[in-house]
Amino acid sequence: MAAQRSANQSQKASEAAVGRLCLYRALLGGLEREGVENVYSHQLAALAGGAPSRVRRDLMAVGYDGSPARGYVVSDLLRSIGRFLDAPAQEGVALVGVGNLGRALMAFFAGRRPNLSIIAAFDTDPEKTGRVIHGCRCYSMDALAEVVEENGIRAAILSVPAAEAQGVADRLIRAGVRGLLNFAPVRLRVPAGVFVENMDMAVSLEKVAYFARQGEAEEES
Amino acid sequence: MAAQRSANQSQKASEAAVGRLCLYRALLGGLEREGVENVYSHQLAALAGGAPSRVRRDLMAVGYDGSPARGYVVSDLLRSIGRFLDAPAQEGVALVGVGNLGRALMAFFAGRRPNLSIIAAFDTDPEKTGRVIHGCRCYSMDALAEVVEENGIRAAILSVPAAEAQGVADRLIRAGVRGLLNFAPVRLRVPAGVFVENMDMAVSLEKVAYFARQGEAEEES
DNA sequence: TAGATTGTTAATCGATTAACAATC
DNA sequence: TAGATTGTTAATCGATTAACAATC
Repeated sequence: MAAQRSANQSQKASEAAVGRLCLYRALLGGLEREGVENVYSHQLAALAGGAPSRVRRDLMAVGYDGSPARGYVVSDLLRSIGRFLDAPAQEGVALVGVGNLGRALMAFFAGRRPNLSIIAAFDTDPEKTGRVIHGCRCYSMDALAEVVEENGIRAAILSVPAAEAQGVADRLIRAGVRGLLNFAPVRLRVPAGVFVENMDMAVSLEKVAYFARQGEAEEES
Repeated sequence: MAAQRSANQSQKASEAAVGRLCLYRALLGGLEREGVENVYSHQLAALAGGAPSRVRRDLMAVGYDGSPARGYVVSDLLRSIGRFLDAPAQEGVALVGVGNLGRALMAFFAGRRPNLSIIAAFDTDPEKTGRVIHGCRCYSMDALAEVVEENGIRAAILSVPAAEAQGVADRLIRAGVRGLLNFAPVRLRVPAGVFVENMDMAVSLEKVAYFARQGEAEEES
């Protein structure tokens, strides 16, 4: 999935670096559950797939220093990454499009991260509005601006058909949303300051098929 | 979503370039439906987000030459990209894990690309096996190796819980699969020659939330 | 101490973009 | 012709990695 970024933005951390920090957090969470207390850059690099020096560089960015003797203390490092990545308070996410995929996403994210969870879903279908699905209230599209503004929602998931994606994105942005996770197979046009991460499943499957064929061709040669 | 690649592979086209070609194809398909016959590199670049010279470089790779007078002929270019990206014959894809997400993916991919479609689904739940879901037969996990081998399946989608992903990946690879689209939030260990594209939705949502906050901070400053 | 790892800088690598002669 | 675009090379840019003194 490729991500779009509007011009004229100078982020402190690059998009790739933020992605890696999220991955490190997930890996460190696993280590913590296994009872591992310390970790060295080369161990984390092996798990994440990369060079130890890149891990050290990434971790420097979050402001937590390891020591040559003990490497990094897992619990402290997790806290530091959290301070860097997470909002100070709880953050609500909106989801638009309660179809098959939308409901699957609601199930996937339910209870995963209390500080970053879907707190409102929207759909045009009156059959779906008013219901509570996977612990999340489903509203009519008419309520979008109001609910987004009242809850200070800044991030949204788009699981609507391709034809509707741009219109819905425009409405979300007008209501204050500044980050979109887009599952619709279209490139959204967004103003500067709005971040779009495209989860283009069709493109990804084509890539997998292409490289699967390449891997096979190499084996035969 | 980050992708893993096993070492010692010298692909002709980089992963990013293949992703862009898939995107160009989608955009060109849209143009063709609108009745557009010719397109210039700067037009495609504007739609895809990038520089015209990169588009020209990418298109050179597929072996179709444009002309200074007419740019690229949309229909011919689509054919050339197809020849480059697609398999000569129809390709079947397997999907493992017929949960909420798995069924949503089956619905999403159903009828989208006749030459690259999910032709077999697998699940441990006996309630699901034997059924036909979105036009696709659902098999028991016991039948995995047999069905994959008989149909020459080389690409698979993993929509199983994180804990089961590695085991399922191992089985798929043993049966001949060389490309995986992985929705489970884990990094898979795969041998050289096997391509993994990770659709890490949890990581992506965290990225969106992070950059949404950054975009907002910039507006205030 | 000896050995391994750290933070950090310098070197490397690859990808992106700018530039330009050739072309229509 | 004049003007815009092409294929293609050279220059630029950024990210990754290698290296090393400092540290435990």
